[in-house]
Amino acid sequence: MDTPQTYDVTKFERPSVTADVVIFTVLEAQLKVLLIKRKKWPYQDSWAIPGGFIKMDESLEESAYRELAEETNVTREQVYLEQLYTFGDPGRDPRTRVITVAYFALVSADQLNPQAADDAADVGWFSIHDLPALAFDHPKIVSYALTRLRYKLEYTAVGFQLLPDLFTLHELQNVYEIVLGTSLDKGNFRSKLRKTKVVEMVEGRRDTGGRPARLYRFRDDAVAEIKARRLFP
Amino acid sequence: MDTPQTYDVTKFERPSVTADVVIFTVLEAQLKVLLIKRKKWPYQDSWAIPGGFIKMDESLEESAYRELAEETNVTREQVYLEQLYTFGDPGRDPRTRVITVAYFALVSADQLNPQAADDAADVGWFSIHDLPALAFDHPKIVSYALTRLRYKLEYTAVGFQLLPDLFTLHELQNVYEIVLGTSLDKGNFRSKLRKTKVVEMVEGRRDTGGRPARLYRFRDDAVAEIKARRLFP
DNA sequence: ACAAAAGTGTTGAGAGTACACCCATGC
DNA sequence: GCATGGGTGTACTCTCAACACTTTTGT
Repeated sequence: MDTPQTYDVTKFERPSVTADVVIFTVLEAQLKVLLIKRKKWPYQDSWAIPGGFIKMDESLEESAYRELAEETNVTREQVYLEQLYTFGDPGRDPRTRVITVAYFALVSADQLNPQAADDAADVGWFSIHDLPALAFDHPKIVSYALTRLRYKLEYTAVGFQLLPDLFTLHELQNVYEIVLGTSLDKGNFRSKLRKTKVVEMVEGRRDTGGRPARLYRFRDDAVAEIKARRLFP
Repeated sequence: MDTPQTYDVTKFERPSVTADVVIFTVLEAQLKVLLIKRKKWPYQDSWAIPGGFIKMDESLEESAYRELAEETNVTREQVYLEQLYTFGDPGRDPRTRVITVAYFALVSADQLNPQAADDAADVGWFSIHDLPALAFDHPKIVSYALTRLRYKLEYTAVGFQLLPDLFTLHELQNVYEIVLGTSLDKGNFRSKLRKTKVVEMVEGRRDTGGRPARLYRFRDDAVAEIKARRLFP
């Protein structure tokens, strides 16, 4: 991590380091991102993803959880959080050299308080297809997060983090279709789900206008990851 | 990246930031990592992966390339470099708070100068199966890099970066077997290679003790990534 | 001729995909 | 009954994986 030579670690000029979080949820049949409005220069009145400076005694992940909690009041158990990428080009912040460790998070819409955080006007959920102009290099960060989310959805079981504890299979399929932006075959979706044994049926049904739907729950002991198909055998 | 509130960006205490690089190559039929011996406290005389402080006017990637060049004198065109993960737990360095942006690199053994860098005694290639005690949290970083390398090898074409420009299919299969730690079926390996069209035959043969082997080259225009198998259809 | 390594083909099992069909409820 | 959405099954295609076989060189 540092050179083995005789450098004094204190004599180097140090950059600022922040943790930024791209927070996703599915709301109103759309994949949405949480944005906050900046009040100061630079990029005053632009929208930005939440973030803040890393404290000297907290880990990067703790820092990201703290940012997450400040804007959404969700706890660690209610959220999926994963380090995304570290962005640090000189000049990405006009004030000084700022390196940001970006995270992405998945929260279920039912866990969000209707009145999130402080001033509701300055915090909002935006559809991924209709984003406002974003501050700094945040467009790149959001775009990267979306790519990673779609990718992860295809070979792991993180999609359940976007749903309440109990859900119907149709709701689950909807989440997948919304995030991936494709339509899926009902029969195949369900048969594969049965084979992988990642969900279990629970008591109770949900009224939907036709035949009532069974409720399901994610199985914690489920194998949540599938072996990737190999390019070479 | 920063909070939109009224913080003065200059008033926060700043951590040190370094770039560390896990450099892989295949040498003597083994997957090896480049390590350097530390000369100073802390972890004096321990082995460590190369790294150094980020300069205020260079990007993270430039910093990683610089570290790479200092130890191996390979150029950007001769190497595959990818950001791995950012490690920043408080206490990972006893001197001060140091956050490291870790990269991993793949170089072909034929591109390495026999006499690498300065003192040969303090730089060495170590088999992944026989590593010495490492400084800081470098065991975790190397282990993470290895996982990522194996994973990438299965669904992208980065494996070619560990071979010379021209190679036989047997040599290619060997690299895959060494890195993945498994044995592969010759017939299936070749038929899949034919289908994906990532390599092309070139003139010339190589003597090997039996029937001479055809030489191949990686096709730059090849589709280097395969679609992941979906957990849900 | 035989050993050694290169290189190709075959075959059965299982996954992926498209689609048709039946079931339970409200009106 | 019939509209609506829930839920299952089938049949075809393609990939995966194991294995047998042929070809070309040196000695």
